[in-house]
Amino acid sequence: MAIQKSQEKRERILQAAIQTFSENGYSNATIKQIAKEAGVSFGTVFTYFENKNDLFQAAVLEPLEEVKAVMLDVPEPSEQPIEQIKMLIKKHFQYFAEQTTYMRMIQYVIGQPERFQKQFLPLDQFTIELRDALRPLIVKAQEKGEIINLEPNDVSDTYLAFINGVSLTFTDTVKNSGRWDTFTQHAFLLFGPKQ
Amino acid sequence: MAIQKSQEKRERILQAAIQTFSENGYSNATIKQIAKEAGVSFGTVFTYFENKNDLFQAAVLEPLEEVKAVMLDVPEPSEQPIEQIKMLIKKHFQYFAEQTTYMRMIQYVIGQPERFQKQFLPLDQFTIELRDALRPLIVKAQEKGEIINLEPNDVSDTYLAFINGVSLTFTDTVKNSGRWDTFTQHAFLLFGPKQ
DNA sequence: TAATTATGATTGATTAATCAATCACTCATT
DNA sequence: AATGAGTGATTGATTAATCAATCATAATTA
Repeated sequence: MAIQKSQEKRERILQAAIQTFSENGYSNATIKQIAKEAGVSFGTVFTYFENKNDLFQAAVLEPLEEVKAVMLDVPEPSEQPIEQIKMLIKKHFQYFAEQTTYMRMIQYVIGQPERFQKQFLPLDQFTIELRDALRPLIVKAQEKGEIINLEPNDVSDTYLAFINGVSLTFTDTVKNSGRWDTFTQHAFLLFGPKQ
Repeated sequence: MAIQKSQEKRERILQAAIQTFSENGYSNATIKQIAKEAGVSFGTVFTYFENKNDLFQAAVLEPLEEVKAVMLDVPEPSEQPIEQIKMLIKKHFQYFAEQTTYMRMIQYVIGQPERFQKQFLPLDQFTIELRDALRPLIVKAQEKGEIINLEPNDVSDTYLAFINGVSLTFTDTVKNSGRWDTFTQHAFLLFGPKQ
């Protein structure tokens, strides 16, 4: 037997791709640059990924599973749904604050849905999944009269839009670090708390 | 003297550029494509813009003046600041609903601030200007006890983030047309109304 | 005619993908 | 344990395609 393809090397290339695509977009990112960042030769990239487009596809979709796991991990409604919603928002924002590079790339794809249709569709599907995940908690809080009666799908959609907007608008500069707590509090307002 | 370079032709090229950059990003947009869309020859593009980067610069910055005019046109606080805020939000969202193509390109630039630094800085500056424009209205509503006492800068920033997020996340599909009214209502929640 | 604008072929630079040569590792054989 | 043949990963030069920018020429206008 000869040398095996190294999973660790594949992962290095993938992370380098996420970083490079995130900073430069698809067309302006070069395989040469990704290879350099990953510490492998130009040719080796093509040992692990068939072509540039496949690498991009993997860079967008593979980390999405973890994002889904975190975002869609919503607890069963308790008798304190407000507290549950607040904790959930906190968890979401904490996670996104750690994933700014990947999020950039996601926003890049969402911004060019026709061009990146193959990558966009699974991301768009996520909108529906988040609606279904959040609905019970929102309905419970509404039934208890703790938040106003907004359409749960609208709450979910605008919450997701807010997350995207915040991480698009405020993750570029260092001066925005430390504002995540504020963003968390404002995000809660989108659920329509009574005060 | 022959006729002056036609201002109308320049505008056609600029609009074609906005459309093409918005759909394809900078590197994947070609002058050939922009020329075709504008109904001029390849070479003519270079009669009106020195090079591709200048065309991009113009496509991003020239329409920004109008955007600023609309967004920063905030009335003096009256004794019904809540109503003023609601009207303002409505105006903003109505405007953005008409400018989805341009907004796409703006979000593309914001997503790659290092790469497009020259275009990004004026956009970033806009964040500050919006803060200053909104502050009096927010403070007035807070003084009247009609909204909760959030930091006005945070309200302005999260509001802008929300606009960006909504127009990023929900302007791609036809199925989202007609939701602008909903988004307007949810945007108001970010100002912290008491209910 | 003279001046300006329009055109698209040409040029040179860039880059994804290919590929032949090399290298590193495994394992069968002794 | 030592050897070496087989396998496939690694490398970077080469190829072929794309595209921005230039430029010689044509068309247009006053």
